[in-house]
Amino acid sequence: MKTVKPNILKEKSNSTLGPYRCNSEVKLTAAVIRKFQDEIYSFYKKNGRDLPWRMTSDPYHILVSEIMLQQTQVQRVMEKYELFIRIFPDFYSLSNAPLQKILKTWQGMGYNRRAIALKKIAQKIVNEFDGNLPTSVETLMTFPGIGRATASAIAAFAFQCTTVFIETNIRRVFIHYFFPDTENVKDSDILPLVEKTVCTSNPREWYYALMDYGVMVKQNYENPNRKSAHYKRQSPFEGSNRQIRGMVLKLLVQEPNISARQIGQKLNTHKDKLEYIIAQLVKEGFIKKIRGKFTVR
DNA sequence: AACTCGGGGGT
DNA sequence: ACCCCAGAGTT
Repeated sequence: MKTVKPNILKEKSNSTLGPYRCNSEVKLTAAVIRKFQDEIYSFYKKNGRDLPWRMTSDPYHILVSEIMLQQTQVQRVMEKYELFIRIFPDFYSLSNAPLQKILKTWQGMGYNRRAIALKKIAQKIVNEFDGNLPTSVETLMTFPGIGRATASAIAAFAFQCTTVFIETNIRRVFIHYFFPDTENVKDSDILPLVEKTVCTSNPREWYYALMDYGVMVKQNYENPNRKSAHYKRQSPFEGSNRQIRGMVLKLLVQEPNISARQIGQKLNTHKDKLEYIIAQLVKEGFIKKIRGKFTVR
């Protein structure tokens, strides 16, 4: 039987372990699991982050934070989270808020369709769930903008459900710890390990700890996620379509009733590309065209 | 499976 | 310049 020796902090991966090429080769003994958990938890006790959305058990607050945190660094979410829940304190107020106001509050977060998703979620909660966020992962995944990872995180953080999921911090921890010398690690290789090591007595704290450990790994090692089979580098943002798209939306959030020509003049962008972007924004529900002019609604 | 979607700060 | 961020939805 193979045993797993963890990497010690600040120590390079040890080749005596040998790579775990195949999922079935990874045998987690009770001792290995306990040692892994101890490592994660002891780090967490000393270095755990006191984040605003960890100070609450309000499902609405936790939902807002999880949507915001999708592909968005903690530091930037910190700036917007408190403002957002102050302006939109609950599902009801968010469901009734004009999209323009929501997008204005969202400005700077990026991935603006998340703001639309949040409003749709709030409306669905009010209209179909009597104002209460459902607790099961499967039901949560039926909401727009909530996939497997976000649904699982919400269930764990808001309701203490023992969920099993992978996001970028978790992926980094498991590759770093259990696949130190393996390339092309698939999430399907990692997921069973997540399941076997999850602390069922307090999944909320466990995943907090796991994610904080992942941040530490990012700071002290070459990003292990580059060894993920899913790793893909992003295309440049400067000069990209979505940079223009972001500028168009920002402009329309600030002032309503602008024609395509006016937008083109202000942003100095080519007509055909601009029309495509505007058409997409209309299609996705950001803006509406009224008598030749566009307005966020 | 491969794209697209934001914007910013770190290095 | 390059990196990548508590991913999801569409093609």
